Amino acid sequence: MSDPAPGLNSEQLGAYFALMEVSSLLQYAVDEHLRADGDLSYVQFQILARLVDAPEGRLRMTDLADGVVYSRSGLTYQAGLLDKRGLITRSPSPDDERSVMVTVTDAGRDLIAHVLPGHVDRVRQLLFEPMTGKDLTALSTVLGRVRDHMRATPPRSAKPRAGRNRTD
Amino acid sequence: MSDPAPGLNSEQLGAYFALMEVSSLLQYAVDEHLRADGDLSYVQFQILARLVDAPEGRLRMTDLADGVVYSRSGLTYQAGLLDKRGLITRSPSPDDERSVMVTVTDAGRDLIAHVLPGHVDRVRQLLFEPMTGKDLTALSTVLGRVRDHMRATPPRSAKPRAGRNRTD
DNA sequence: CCTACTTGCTTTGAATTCGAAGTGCATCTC
DNA sequence: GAGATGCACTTCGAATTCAAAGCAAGTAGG
Repeated sequence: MSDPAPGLNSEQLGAYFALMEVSSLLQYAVDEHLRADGDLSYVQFQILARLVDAPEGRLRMTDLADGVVYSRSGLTYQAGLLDKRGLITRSPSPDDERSVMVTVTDAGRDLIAHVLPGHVDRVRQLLFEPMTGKDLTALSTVLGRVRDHMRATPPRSAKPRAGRNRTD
Repeated sequence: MSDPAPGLNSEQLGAYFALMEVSSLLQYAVDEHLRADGDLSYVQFQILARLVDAPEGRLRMTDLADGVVYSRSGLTYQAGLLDKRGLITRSPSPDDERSVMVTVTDAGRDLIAHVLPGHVDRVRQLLFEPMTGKDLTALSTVLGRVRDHMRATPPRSAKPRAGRNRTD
């Protein structure tokens, strides 16, 4: 580095770059497998997986979008695709007529069950194979703390509008 | 998790999810700042930063694409945008007439210098603030090893290295 | 030289993404 | 209960992305 960042030392810079490259390569590899094995994009897999994991196999659109880092309109688009393929169903919420409940179908569950082993295998092979048990614990601890910190820090909703953010 | 993956324990699963969420949120935050402060996307920033860091402020398109995790055609598109804004120039290589040398202009260097402090600040605030010195070292070590492992492990469609061929 | 193959880059077309604007339900205030 | 305000979601338009196909410059073999 001819003139490194004035605020990050080389170890931090290296960690930052490594993080971005690792996540990028991992996502790329995983995406490739999901498309080959189940004709799913990573986003679609995340949506289905989150639904399978939900209490009744269903969630509101908003809660779904909050879980994934994704825009509302993008979720509408992907939900449309998944609906068309019969992997989910959409119905108005009984409580709130404006809410839409998204539910995994059996076909959706089957598909996730079908791709999950290979997915997990890829992740283990690429991410966890070169790790020791201590590595894993350390990584898990640090990333968990960072994630909590990021969630608590104004991620994007810094709207200079009337009204307080309801982060609490 | 109602039916955890048969190959990953809950600690691994948590680390995997945390990694993807952290990188996702970080990229999102950084991208947002770059657009607001310099009208640059994250990809454009990476391209310029890599050029500024290069020996003569210039690289071939291919070497640039290798550095960023990015498709060739995507790079052509972004290079077109950066060229139009006067942040880079493109000229045929003296050695290889089919190669294109990409060079940062002074305006490009100025822009990077302008956005870099804020960029670094964001990264430090979001990623490194909740870390101790030991955390950083651990993270750096683990991610460095994982990155090397990933680079050495061709996921499926091996990267077009010398000796391999045939995508058509 | 000439032909065949390889390499570096660009063009093209389809898919995906986001933010802004639009629609309709719900809640609050009077 | 009428109007104002806010929320959940969708539609729309523009930008960005990739893989496949195309083009031009280099290389090898005869």
